[in-house]
Amino acid sequence: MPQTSRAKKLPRLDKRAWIAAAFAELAAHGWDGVRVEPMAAMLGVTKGSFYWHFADRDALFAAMFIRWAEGRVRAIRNETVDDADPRALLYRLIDLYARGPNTNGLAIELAIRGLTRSDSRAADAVAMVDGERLARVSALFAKLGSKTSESEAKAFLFYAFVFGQSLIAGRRDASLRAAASALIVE
Amino acid sequence: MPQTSRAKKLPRLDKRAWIAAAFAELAAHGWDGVRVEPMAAMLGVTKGSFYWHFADRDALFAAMFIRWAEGRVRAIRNETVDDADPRALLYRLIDLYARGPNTNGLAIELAIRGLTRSDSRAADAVAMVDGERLARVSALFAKLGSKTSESEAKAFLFYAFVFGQSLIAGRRDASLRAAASALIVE
DNA sequence: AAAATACCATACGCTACCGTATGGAAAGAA
DNA sequence: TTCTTTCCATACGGTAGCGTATGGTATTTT
Repeated sequence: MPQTSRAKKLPRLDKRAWIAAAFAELAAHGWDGVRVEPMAAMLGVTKGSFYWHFADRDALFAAMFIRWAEGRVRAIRNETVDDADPRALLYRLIDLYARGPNTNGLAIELAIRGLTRSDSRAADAVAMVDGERLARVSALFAKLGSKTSESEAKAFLFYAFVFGQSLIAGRRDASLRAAASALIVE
Repeated sequence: MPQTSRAKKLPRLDKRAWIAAAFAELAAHGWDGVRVEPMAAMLGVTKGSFYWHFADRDALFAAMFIRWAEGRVRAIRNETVDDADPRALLYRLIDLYARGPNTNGLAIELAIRGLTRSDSRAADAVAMVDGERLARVSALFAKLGSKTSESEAKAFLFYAFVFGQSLIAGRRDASLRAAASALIVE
C-alpha cells in the first residue's frame, strides 16, 4: 500500500505549503525553476497533491503574486508604524532590504518585477506594493522636512537604490552602502 | 533539394547573428527563453547551423557574457570621453540608461546580473563592466568637487538608481526621474 | 578544376515535465 | 457507523527541446 506511507507519517499539505515551496524555488532558480514534479518530490508527495490544490502552474503563479503583495504591504505597514525617529526608520528599512535574511526576499522581489511587462497580474501586485511603499517612505521624508515633490523623489530614489544596489558587483562593505544611504536620507 | 532553398536566398550566418538573436530572446523572455530551435526558425535556418558554431547552449551563454561585457565597457569609455561638463555628462548617462532605445539593454543587463550568483562567468563579466563604470562615473563626480570616498558613494548610488528605477511601478514621468537624478548629481 | 573548409539540413533518440483521468485513503460531518 | 469531502498516488499521453550523427552543398583555397 504505497499510498499510506506518507499520509501515515506527515500531515496533509495545504495551499500554503505549496506556495512556500514555489517561492523557495523561485528565489533559487527563477520562474522556470518553479516546477511541479521536482517540488512534489521535495515536499514528499506526488503531483496529485498539487493538482488538487491548483488547476495548473499558472494558478499557482497567480496565488504567489497575491500572497507576495499582501505580505509586502503588511510588512511595510508594520515597519512604519513605529513612532521612532523617521531618519532611524529609513536607515532601518534600508538595512532590512539590503542585508540580513532578505537574500531570498530580494531575489523573489526581482523575479516578480521582471514579469510586470508580460503579466498584468504581476504588474498589479507590484503596483499595489509600490504604491504603499512609496507613500509610506515619502511620508517619512516629509516628516524630515522635505516638501511633497521632494519627498516623492526621495522615496523613488530610496526604492530604486534598494533594488539596484544588490545588482552591483564589487565591494559590498557596509561603509559604501552606508555612505550611499546617507546621500539619500540626509 | 530543400537544402539549397535558404543558401540560395540569404548569406550565411556567423556567430554574431546567433548571439544577436539570443540577446533579443533574452531581453524578451529571460534565459530560459533562449532556445535553439525557436531561434533557428526565426533566423530561417535549422539547428545544424547553431551546432556548427557552438558546442551547446552553454557555449552560447559564455559567448554572450563576453560580448556583452566588451560592449558595455566600450560604451562607457565612448560615453565618457567627451570633454563636456561632467554634470551634463552624468545626466546624459542616466538618460541613456533610463529611457530611449535601452529597454532591451536594461532587460539584458538585469538578466545577466541575475545570474551572477550561480554562474561565475556572468559574475566575471559583471565585475569587469561595473569596475569600469564605477571608476568612470566616480571620476566625473570628483571633477564636480567631491572627495574620493564621496565620489565612490555617489557612483554606487548612481548605478543602483539606474538599475533600480526601471523596476518601480507607477508614475514614470520624466519629472520624477529628473528630480531623483538631481538628488544624486547636484 | 580539384581539394579543403565552412556551413547547414535532417533524422534520430532521449527526457523532463506538463496536464488529465482514475481510483484509493484519510479526515470530517451526520 | 455511514456518508461526504478533502487530499493524494499513479498511470497515461503528449511534446518541446536538447544534443548527436550523418550527409549535402556553398565557398574558399590550392
